[in-house]
This record gives sequence, C-alpha cells and structure tokens, in this order.
Amino acid sequence: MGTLEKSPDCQICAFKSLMFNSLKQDQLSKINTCKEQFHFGKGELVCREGDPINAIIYVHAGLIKLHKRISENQSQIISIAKPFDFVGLISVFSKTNYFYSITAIEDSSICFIAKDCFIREIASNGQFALDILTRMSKTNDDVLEAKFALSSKNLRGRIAHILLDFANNIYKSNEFELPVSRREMAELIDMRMENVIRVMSEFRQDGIIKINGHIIEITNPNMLQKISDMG
Amino acid sequence: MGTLEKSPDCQICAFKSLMFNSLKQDQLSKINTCKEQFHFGKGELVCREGDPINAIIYVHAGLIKLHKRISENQSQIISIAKPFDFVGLISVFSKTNYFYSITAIEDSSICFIAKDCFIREIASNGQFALDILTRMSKTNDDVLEAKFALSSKNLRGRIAHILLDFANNIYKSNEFELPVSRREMAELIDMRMENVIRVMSEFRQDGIIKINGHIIEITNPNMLQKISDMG
DNA sequence: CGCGGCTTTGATGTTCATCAAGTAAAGTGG
DNA sequence: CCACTTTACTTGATGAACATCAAAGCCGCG
Repeated sequence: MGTLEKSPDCQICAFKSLMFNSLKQDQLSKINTCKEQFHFGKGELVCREGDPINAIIYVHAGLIKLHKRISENQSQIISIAKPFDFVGLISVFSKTNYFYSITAIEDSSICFIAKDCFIREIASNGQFALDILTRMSKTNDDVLEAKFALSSKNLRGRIAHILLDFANNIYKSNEFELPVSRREMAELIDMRMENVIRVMSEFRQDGIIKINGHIIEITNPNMLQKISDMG
Repeated sequence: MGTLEKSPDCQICAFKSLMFNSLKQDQLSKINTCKEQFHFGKGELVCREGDPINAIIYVHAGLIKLHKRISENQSQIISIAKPFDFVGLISVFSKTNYFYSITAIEDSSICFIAKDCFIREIASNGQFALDILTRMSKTNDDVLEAKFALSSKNLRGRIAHILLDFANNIYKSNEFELPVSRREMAELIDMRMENVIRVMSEFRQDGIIKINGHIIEITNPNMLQKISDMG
C-alpha cells in the first residue's frame, strides 16, 4: 500500500516552481494541508483499475507505469510517468474511477493531493486553472504523439523511438538502466517480447547500442534517431 | 476561406446549455461579441497546418476532419469533430500553431471564439474553467480510446469499430451516408484503402452491412459489435 | 539441486501492404 | 450531348513484416 513519508512543505519543495508558480503563499499552504506523500518500492501497486479517483497524483521522485489488463495473459502499458508529472489529471474531471492500474517501476515518492481541495483551488484561482489547462494540453499532445509513433513506425522504428525517449526525456543520458522488462517494453509499444529482443539484438550487432542485461548504452544516437524517423 | 454567416446570439443558441452553462448572462454576451460564425462547404479548408491558433473552434453544425500530411502521398486523419465539439482546445494552451489542417467533410457552420477573449473568461470564472477542464478531459479520453482501438484490433475489428462509431455517435442511426471516401476511411484507422474495401465487401457478403456507394446500412449491429470486440 | 521467471534464437504461419489491372462514376471541354 | 480525362472504387496475385510456436539457456531463490 505504500508507506506514508514525511513530506516536504509544498512551499519549500524544490519542484514547486514548475507546478504551482501561480499560487500565492496562502493558497499554497492550503494545498499543503490536503496532500500526503507516500513511498512505493519498485513493483508496488499504487492503485488498481476501478479504484475511485480521490486525489491527483504527483510524481515527486521515481518512475511509475499506467497499465491495463486487456486479456488473461496480456497487458498494455498506457504511459510512464516521471518526476514532475501529474497523473490522473487526464481523467479526474471526466471519470470517477481509474480505468488503469498504476505500479511503481522504480522506488518512488508519490504525492496525493485531495481532489476536492484541488478543484476548489482551480475554481478560485483563474491563473492556476490556466496552468492546469496548459499542463493537460501537453499531456494530450503526448498521447497524440504516442499514437502517431505507434501507427506510423515499424518495429525497428518503435524500438529506436522508445530507447531515445528513455535516454533523452527520462534519464538525460545515453547510458541508463531499463526500468522495464522486455515484456513490458513490448506492452509499451505494442509489440511481442520476442521481437523486442530480436530488434535490440540487431541494434547491438550493428554497433548502435550496447546491452548488458538491463543496462543500455546508446553508442550511435544519430543512427538511432535516423531509424526512428525512417521507420 | 468560408463565408461569414449571420450567427445566432450565444444566448439564444440552441446548444448553449451544453457549452456555456456556467456563464452568466453578462459573461455570455462578452463571449458573444468576440465570436464569428462561418459557413464552409464540403471539402473546403478551414485552416492549414502551421497556421497560428487565434481562436477556439466550435462546430455548430456539420462535420470536419483534422488531418496531417505525413509524406508526399500519405495523409493521416487525427479525428473527426461533430456538432458540439470544440476543436483546438487540445492544443491552444500548449501550442501557438496548428499541427494539423482542418477540412469540412460536410457543409458546416463553424464558430470562431477569439482566443484571448476565451482565456480571459476562464481566468475570471472558476466554474467555466472547470467546465473546460472536463471537456478537455473527455477529449483526451477519446484520444486514448482511439489509440487503444488501433493498437489492439485487427483490420476487421477496426472497420467494425469505426462503422459503429459513425452509426452510434455521429448519425445515431444504423443507416447513414459515409462522409468520407474509402481512402479517408483508411487514413482514419491506419489501413490501406484496398483493405478497407476488401473488409467492407466481406461484411456485405456476410450480410452484416449493405453498401450502396457511400450509403451504409448496418443490418446486423450485434455481429458488428462482436467483431469489433473480438478483433 | 531443481523450479520458475526472464531471456534468447530458430522455424513456421498469418496478416496485411504492395503491386498491378480493370471497372465504374464523375467532371470537362468541344 | 458526346468523347475524353480524371478520380474513386474494386479484385486478384505476390511478398514482406510480424505473430506465434517451440525449445533451450540463464539466473536467482528456496
């Protein structure tokens, strides 16, 4: 269930400027009183498909996946959320229950901000509302882009795309430890595990990446980018 | 470029309750002063990829498609918007320019609400902001669902899905005139035109639908639903 | 030591894109 | 109104991309 953490005051949270920069001190302290921060170990379930949505989730640290069972032995990963990301923002205004589960794929600190508190703040602070709208707009763009990448790229292109995504957007480094299994990679970009392995092996043989278990090093990012664009 | 229409006052617009129900009379009349309604004939371009986003688009009547060139001889249709839909809401807060073109696929009346006017109204009316957030949230859910349908269904399933979508969500009837060509059908659900035709012919031979040019009648909706779910 | 999960590689089959060719429908100019 | 062109639609044949099936290696864990 995750363990309650002593959470930093929102006012001194290092990340506050990215999130709440249009909230004044007193508004920020209101938010502060209706949030709780939890720690989740790698693999731990944060919430289950069908649970009621009572809070906005903010990823303080770590990495979590949003996923959905689609049959007995098949899942799909909808997206991966990283620090600074809001989760649930997509659906809190249109749904009462989660249509996906959330699981930590790295040790994570997750902030829960009570839904009514959040909504009250939006209703009373127009600038904050605009910030949230902007944030949501970006999220939607991301979904569209992911849809586009899936439908327009072949297997090699998709693998290249996601490896670059990990390197550039999540770890900001060409060497990183994949937080997901081969199977989860497949679930994320709509492939089969065997083909994920095959394509990555090809990239290794072509000298584009080095593989050591879950440690990946991208040795030829330009080529990878080209494959992503071409595919 | 579309022709300016005498537009109804927002206050008496038959659809206002669905859109602007949290705006008071004076706020509504402010919106009213910064909107213009245009008529676009079938096939007419509403805006072009790259154009600056100056307004929120509201579909008063008709049907429009959002589409994007992806290569010399390939386009992709991102979505189809119907009456009551906002367009641009997705991107107006995160982008300055359209990343898609918009074309009328039926004779349409389109309302343009000036962006700054709209934003000013959000900032000063918390309840209106929440309405917009809800609307945007729904749009995002739709995109996710479309992504899901694409990645999890085979060709037959995708055709079944989109035919049911036209019947249930757009025309509210099992008999309707397809507003798109076979090629556009393909662009909408990531197939090739030849296969759209093949699959639809199969459905016709199996007695699931009747085809008369662009007129489609779904004679066995249950079977079609089953194909959509199974595929 | 042996079991189960994750990974890897090879062989085979299915689905779908592509190519090619032809028909119908619809616009265009004389 | 008719030849002419163009555009949309349709069907069949072929090949490429990818899923599926099968089997074995690796590794941590009881």
